[in-house]
Amino acid sequence: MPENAQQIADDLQGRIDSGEFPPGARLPGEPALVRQYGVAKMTAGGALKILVAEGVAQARPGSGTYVREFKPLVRDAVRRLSRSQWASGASVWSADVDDRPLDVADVEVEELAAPAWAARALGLAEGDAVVRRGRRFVVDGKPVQSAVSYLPADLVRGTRIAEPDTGPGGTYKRLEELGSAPVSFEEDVRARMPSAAEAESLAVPAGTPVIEVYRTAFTADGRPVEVNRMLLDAGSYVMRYRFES
Amino acid sequence: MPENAQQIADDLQGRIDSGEFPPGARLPGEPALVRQYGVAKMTAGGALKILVAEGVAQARPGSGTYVREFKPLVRDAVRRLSRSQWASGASVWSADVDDRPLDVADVEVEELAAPAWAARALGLAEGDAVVRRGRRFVVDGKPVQSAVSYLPADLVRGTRIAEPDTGPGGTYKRLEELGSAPVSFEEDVRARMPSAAEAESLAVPAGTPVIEVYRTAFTADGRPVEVNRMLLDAGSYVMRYRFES
DNA sequence: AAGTGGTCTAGACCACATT
DNA sequence: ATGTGGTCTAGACCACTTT
Repeated sequence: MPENAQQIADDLQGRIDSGEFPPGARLPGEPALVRQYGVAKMTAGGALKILVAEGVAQARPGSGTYVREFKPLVRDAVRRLSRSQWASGASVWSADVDDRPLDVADVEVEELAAPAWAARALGLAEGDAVVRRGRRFVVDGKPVQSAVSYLPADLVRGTRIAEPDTGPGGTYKRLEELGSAPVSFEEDVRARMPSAAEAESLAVPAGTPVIEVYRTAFTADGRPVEVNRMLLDAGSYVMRYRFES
Repeated sequence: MPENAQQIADDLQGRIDSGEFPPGARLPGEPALVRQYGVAKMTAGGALKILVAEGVAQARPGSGTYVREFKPLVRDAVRRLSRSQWASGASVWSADVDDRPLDVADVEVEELAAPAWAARALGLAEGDAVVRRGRRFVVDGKPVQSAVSYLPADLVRGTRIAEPDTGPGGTYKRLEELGSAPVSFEEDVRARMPSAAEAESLAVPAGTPVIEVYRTAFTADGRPVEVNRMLLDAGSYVMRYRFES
């Protein structure tokens, strides 16, 4: 008989895995667990909190604690390669992976001194002038991604890249017109738990990590022209990469 | 004056950011927080627990709670492309990113019925026979990655791929000898919190997500020959991808 | 021996959702 | 009005590390 929060959480996890509580189902509440397992309310709450912290369940105050499901957006970083040669195997994800439209919001542009990591990626000295472009992406009214990119101010000052609306084709098309077309990319991907502020800005439920992507864009002669730091809700995204050899 | 666990955690976070507590430093203990902020021991402990859950700090029972640092291994998925054309920009990570050697441990091989996701990725019917190869990777005695790969049993049964030691060049060299050389790859990357069992097997501290990678390997004619599910400690790894166009 | 984090009880109050 | 999760107090015991 489970007697502490972890054991009760394990027990509930087993009942979830067995199908007793399918995705979306409401788990037994704190009073029910107090009765069933004979523990204090804080302990029962602790068991539910473990499942929430693992991303298995989501608490809805005033209503209950519910089993979560994972229906990711697939972010295909190498979208340009022809799909035909990869077509034979289906995705590992179950069929109902979404392809909902992304909306852009809150575009911010400013010129400032480069932070250390951006200077490093762009091959500049710390404090050199850069143009910073910030934006957020929204799906179904829910923010799922925020992005900040830095470009050398010497390169883009006075162009449309330094304005909120970069015009048709976006930043990369403008860079091409400047003779600095980005042709190769490097992405560094890590995952971590969000700070309280980040969790709020992405509206991620507790127990959801964020994915942090640093993408550096290079010209044909290997010059870095942009570094882009993206923060994604790991509960909403799967990152897809393809490569050869 | 901070009065609840979240506010105390925010206050401590600010003192960490200000440099008062650098990486590795010991944070004020529960009794100290009880004195300083005038709250109960459980509330003080709750504040430290918030920082631990965010991956900012790590508790060492009997000793104290310490500020964590991030020194990742870089996993370069596209190692084969020439480095020269990417060389200009340095990494966004601070200089002391590690390149320690990986050790392999606990190799397991068996033949069984394909689980649903592996069958989907390999273009098989659910329950078709596959060979499963499991292994774990250790760095400095600490497990940082576990991997399970599945291959169609019809293809590899009776070969060294179905044995623990695959011989020089490994699985991919053997596949090449079978006329099924993998030449293109697709990786799906997601992040989530580990289950209690996964946290133990990877020895990840609380507040550390795991990165789950599904890599499918294709032959030149687009036939999937292997799907590999990797589980990585997100506190130990950065994933690096490069691509063109 | 003293100090640390970890966890539990029992009771309380709150804001909120549902009925 | 009732039930829900969220959080706090005050006190207790435990296993562990450090001195």
